[in-house]
Amino acid sequence: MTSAETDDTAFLRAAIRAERKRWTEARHAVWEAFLQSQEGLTIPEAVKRVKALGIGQATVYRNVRELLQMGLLQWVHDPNGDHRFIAARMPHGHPVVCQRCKRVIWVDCHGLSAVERLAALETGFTVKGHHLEIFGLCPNCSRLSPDGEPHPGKPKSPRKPRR
Amino acid sequence: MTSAETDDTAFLRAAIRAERKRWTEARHAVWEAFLQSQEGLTIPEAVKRVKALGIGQATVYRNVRELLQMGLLQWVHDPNGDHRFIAARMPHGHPVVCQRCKRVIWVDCHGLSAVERLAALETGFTVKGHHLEIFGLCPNCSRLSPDGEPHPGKPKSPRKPRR
DNA sequence: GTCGTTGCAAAACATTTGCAGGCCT
DNA sequence: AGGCCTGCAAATGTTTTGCAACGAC
Repeated sequence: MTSAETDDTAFLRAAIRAERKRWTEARHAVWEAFLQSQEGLTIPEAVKRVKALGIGQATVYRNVRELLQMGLLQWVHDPNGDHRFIAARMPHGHPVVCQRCKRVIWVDCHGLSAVERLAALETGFTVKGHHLEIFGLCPNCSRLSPDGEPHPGKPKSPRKPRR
Repeated sequence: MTSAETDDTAFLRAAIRAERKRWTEARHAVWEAFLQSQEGLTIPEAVKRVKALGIGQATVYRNVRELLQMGLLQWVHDPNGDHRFIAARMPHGHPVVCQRCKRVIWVDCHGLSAVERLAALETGFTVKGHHLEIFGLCPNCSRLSPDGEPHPGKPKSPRKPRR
């Protein structure tokens, strides 16, 4: 656990240097919180996790903003549209999110650049980037519920769109 | 303008029937507000637009939630992560968003199902769906600013992640 | 020493809820 | 008539801000 930490810590340290920002305990702790979460965190969740370390919520908000800008964090949604943030481990990877257990696996872009090129051709846009999330069931959950929810688009308990 | 409206109104009417929900003026007005916006609306923006018609904000929240569930609305982000909602005109289409003027053009899935299949193979997930947004500059804005922002990922004015 | 960063608490903003009455079907 | 929908206003929850002190460089 401690040896793996070194790696991710170095990742953060390098990004901070590149941005000429400063290394602080709080920054590190926020990053760690996201790293240690398999399924991503909403900001309030992250706040809860680091409050014990004496870190204020404003600091979490400020740091999440920066980590996003540095590309160390990426956002994902559950199908309800709820915003979660997750440590971006693979450069240019895309999250595959299990709708049941919320596990996330990263996959490469694959042929997506082809889609970009095609979109560019069709629309005349100069394509600068994209955001792709894939939803489904992880192998384990898939086994548990062969076809759990009849209507993935119409959950029983209508959830909030949250801005 | 009035003749085109018929089409979209019918779209809404059909969806409402299919869901056994009720046709109301408020529901229609909210839908219209999103239809008439090229670049999508945040909920507070939508509230502002229909307030003049005597529609309360709670109603807007409630209806956006339902339109989302019906698949009539789709969410998009600006690169900062801000949540906007936009009328989904093309079934299974994906928004191509101009980062400058915020114009949105819809494109088809293209080969994306191939990406889904590949992701399924690599991760073992049972893939149920995806969410793709493509960012770039529309032809017009592209001409205006051949390379406007040097760092699309690092805007000068750090914006809020908003949950 | 400088200035980016921080925690705190309050302000600002966004979203949900309870309820009585209205209006689709 | 029945019950989904609505507007209102208050309750809740989320995000930002101001500021003095702290700590990294």
